Amino acid sequence: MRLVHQIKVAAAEALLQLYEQVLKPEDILVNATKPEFTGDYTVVLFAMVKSLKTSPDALGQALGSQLVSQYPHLFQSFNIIKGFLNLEIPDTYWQQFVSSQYAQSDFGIQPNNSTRVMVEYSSPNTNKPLHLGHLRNNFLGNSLSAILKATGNEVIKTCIVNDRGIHICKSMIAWQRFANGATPASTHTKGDHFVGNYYVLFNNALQAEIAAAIASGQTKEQAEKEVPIMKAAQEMLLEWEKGNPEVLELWKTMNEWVYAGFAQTYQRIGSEFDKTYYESNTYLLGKNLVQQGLEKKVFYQKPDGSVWIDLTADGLDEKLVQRSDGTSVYITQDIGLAEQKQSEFNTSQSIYVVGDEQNYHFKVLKLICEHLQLPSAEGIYHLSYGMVELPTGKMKSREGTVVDADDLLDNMIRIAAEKTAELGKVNDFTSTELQQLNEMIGIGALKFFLLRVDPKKKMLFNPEESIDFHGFTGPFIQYTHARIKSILRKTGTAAAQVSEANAPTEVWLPEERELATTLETFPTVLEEAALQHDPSQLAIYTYQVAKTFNSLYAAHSIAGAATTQLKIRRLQLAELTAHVIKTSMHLLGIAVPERM
RNA sequence: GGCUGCGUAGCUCAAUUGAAUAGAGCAUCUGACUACGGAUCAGAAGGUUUUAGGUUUGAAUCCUAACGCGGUCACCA
Repeated sequence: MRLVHQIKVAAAEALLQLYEQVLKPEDILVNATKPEFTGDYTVVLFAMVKSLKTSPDALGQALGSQLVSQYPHLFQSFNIIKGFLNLEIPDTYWQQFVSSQYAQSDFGIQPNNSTRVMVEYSSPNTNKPLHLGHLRNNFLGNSLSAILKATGNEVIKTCIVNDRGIHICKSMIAWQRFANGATPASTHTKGDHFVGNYYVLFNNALQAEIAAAIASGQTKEQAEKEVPIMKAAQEMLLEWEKGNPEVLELWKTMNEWVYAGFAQTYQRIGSEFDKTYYESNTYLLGKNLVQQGLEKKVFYQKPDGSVWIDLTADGLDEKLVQRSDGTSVYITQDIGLAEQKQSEFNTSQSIYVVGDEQNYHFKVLKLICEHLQLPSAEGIYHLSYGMVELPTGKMKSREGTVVDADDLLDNMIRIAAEKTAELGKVNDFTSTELQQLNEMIGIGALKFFLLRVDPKKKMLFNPEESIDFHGFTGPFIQYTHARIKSILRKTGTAAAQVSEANAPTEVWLPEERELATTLETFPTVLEEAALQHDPSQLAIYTYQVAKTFNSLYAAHSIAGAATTQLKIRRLQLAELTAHVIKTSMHLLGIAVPERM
């Protein structure tokens, strides 16, 4: 049982004995003691004073003495400052914790509890390469999946590829007109970039035609719709829907190019999926649900044949679910897909990692599923994350202000390589090992940078300043891990030491206690990260662990500890630290090196 | 305009969901290996938490209003 919880339970029992008041352990507020005070954990007394009809000071005295006398294995002393009861955990507790956990490879990881959850993330369009925003999405989705798995869930990772629609037709038209038969292979271009280039060419040509049309007297609205190249794209979409074999062939070819490009990027950032859905297969889903909705009178039909749902009672608007021409819209497809996923995998939760610009959409999606009383309704959870913004504002692909994912990754790895070469600590590495190390560091830095921020919040990326490798960063943590491993290589592990019989037990130093306290909370932090769907909590925690270890390391020698007993204790602490760092970083999708 | 989110050190982010003197990193300044890896450590400086009211023993956090910045309100996805 976790220490904080033990403290709460003990406090609740003590209060029952003292005041005959029943308090639930989870209602007792217990914090880590601030470093400027003596103690490890603190009970906040104010909240309980009223119901117990006593003063904070009297309550603190009574509770403190009761705890120390009744639970000597948990509390060795207490002090009260301004309504806060600070409790000191005995050395024996920390000794027991560290020596029992340091060799456990599954510390903090929970066994499978047979609940099944689905995480949908990434969800790219096939008309352009991935950018920085997709990276935040991928890192979040991937990390969240790992966290949920580590807390006992069976996780199914899915991706819905938006492989059809007018935007792909635009790339196709441009390719037909301008490519002259060029392919990714013939131009030595990564497939997704290759197709993305034609999307840009289309838009350039479109702008030129619009300008010409306006010059010859058309209104802007008219021009945007009726210009020949736009017409061509729309006609192509119709042909695609009719199943024109030539169009389908080109569509398939160009999508394959894109997938080959995506595969490379996914491979590099470690994104993989158990199930990939393609919108070309799912875009007709939901049609039968419209019929069902009409029968249940959840939907209604307007005279022009379009179908709507009235959500004004839920504080929202009326929402279209089927066009007057009988085709289905985005939300209807999503309802259909939600049902398909549910029947296919029967998950208790279905998490969508999608940007916060779609908050309204997912609110509506869940509401409609609820109104239709679909099995998928309850499990729908939108993990809404904020946009990555540039100093100039939001990224806009049409204005060319996107930060390309591949470029950014290359850049990060290049900086890591420069730094590695400069420090010269791994000159004996083969070129393959070097490459792996630099990818680990460069991509690790980027992942940590994007994951350390609360997902819900928008964040800023400044391309002018490269991402840091010092301080609150991935490489800082990787370095701490590599350094511990180095010590263990030289000194030997804790288990390899020969302990002296009957040696006097050394008192735990503040730095040792702080590290042990921090390490002990790992399972709790992991649980909380899973509960909140928030990898940033784990990122912040891991940094805290590394920092705390570094302070201990700088102040006290491990290899040169005064006694073998002390050396063993510090080695155990070091090993547990390395282990927690490795596990935790792994849950963020970041690998840690033995040397760097 | 309606709905919705945000506003914390020069910059990027925290704050255990209402608790002690609001914490980290970067940048700036000072110091530290003849002990285990200096991508490190120790320290200094930096704040009227946008503003004005309110609730509370206690507010960055809750309520009201104002100001500022996003998002969204398609028979696009």
